[in-house]
Amino acid sequence: MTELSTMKDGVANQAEASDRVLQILAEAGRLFASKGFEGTSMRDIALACGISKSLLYHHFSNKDEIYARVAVGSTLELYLFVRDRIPDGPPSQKIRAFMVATAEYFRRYRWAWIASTTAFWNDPDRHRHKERLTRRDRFENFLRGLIQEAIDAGEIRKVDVPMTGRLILSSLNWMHRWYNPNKSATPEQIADIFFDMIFNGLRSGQLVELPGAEPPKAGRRKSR
Amino acid sequence: MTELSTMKDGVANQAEASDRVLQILAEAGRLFASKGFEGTSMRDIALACGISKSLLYHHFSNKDEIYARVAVGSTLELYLFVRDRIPDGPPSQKIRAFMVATAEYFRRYRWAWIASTTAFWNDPDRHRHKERLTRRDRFENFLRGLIQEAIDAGEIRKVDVPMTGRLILSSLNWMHRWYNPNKSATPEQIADIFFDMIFNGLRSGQLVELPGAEPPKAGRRKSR
DNA sequence: GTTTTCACCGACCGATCGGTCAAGTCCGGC
DNA sequence: GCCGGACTTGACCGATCGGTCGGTGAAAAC
Repeated sequence: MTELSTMKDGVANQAEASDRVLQILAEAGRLFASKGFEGTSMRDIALACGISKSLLYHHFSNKDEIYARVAVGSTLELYLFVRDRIPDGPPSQKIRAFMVATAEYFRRYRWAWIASTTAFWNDPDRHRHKERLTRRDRFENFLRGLIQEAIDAGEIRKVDVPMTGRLILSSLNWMHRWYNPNKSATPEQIADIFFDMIFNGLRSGQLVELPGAEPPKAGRRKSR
Repeated sequence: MTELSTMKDGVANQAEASDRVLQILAEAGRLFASKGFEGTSMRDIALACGISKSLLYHHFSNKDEIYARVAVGSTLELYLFVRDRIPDGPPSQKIRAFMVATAEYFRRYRWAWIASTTAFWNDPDRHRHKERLTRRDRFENFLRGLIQEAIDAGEIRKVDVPMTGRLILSSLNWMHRWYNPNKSATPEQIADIFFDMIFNGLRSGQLVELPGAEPPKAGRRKSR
């Protein structure tokens, strides 16, 4: 039972699914993440689950559907997941919360996340590809809104908003390529460090308030 | 001829190769980049080149060798390429030059770069995988050296060096997922913007020198 | 003029791919 | 006792995979 609940942890939003389906989604996610969609055969998935290949087709109509269930679980609700974790307060703190929440999502649904961001960055399925872009844009626009908010409040300087969003998302999205769950910090802690670096900058020196600008209370300046 | 020289641009360090080999490497790079290694068949490559599949095996011993030639051309010399473009001067400017040079490399060998970073992040070929990690480490350690230099010179504050390196590389490595060569800035310009954001920070306010620290002349503070 | 070399091709191979299907097992309700 | 439905299987399918093989035609070497 502990094993099943562990597996459940890796699969997002599959509440109504049976244990077997959850097991398939978990194993498929791991395989898609490490070997890619094309590099993973239905036989691989069946073998990893200790079941026959036919059984996969009893629970899913085809390989694409397995991938879709894995990927949908990891990206469909990312926006909602993050949005609900943004507290009231200074805009810069909202940006930090955005980064930490995204990192938490990554930690919780790591394999599904990797599977969905690695495979199919040019999806041959046009409808699915378009839907993916829509979700990505909604997520990215949400972040841009927070950045604009912080600029309007005078907490951050007048930077290029889309480019700033890309920098922040890059720091989070690339994490799966080097993150090692057995070492170092949690994804949330890493996101926090990155926020500090990006917000306060690397440059040595001491910040003084600009006349007319609101005093930025947010963000910590810590040495490591 | 112009067509051949254009193709040559996308393939690094294949000086001694024939035009046909260069064409195969260029087309294979594009295909590997957009569909992945497993998702690209030898028939796909042959079709894209307008030749028979047999001819691929006349010029290369197998599929792996084509991939290796594509990937090696893109990563083997990255370290040397970047190292030779680091000027003498303030350490922070070296970091900036590092970022701009990496971006230039990305622009010049875009498809090969994407192919080599997308496919095989868990390479089944153990020797090749180890070699790749070695090259990556050498590149990353080079950057860490520059960061440490900047800290010792008092140009940047006492941040966590490996984590700072990861932030910088993340901003560059994720670029291929959103960069559009037809729009906006060049990769070098983007790298320059990212350096400004990371070095100076997003936070509004004015920097004053810390007593005892060398005055950081490097890095520009610009609004966009 | 003959032979060697080399870029190139169509036909073919065994293995594996995603996917199907008829048949069996298990199990609670009657 | 048995019946219906959920779960599970091994045998099998056509298509495609990476890779091989014998051969062609033209230019280079002799």
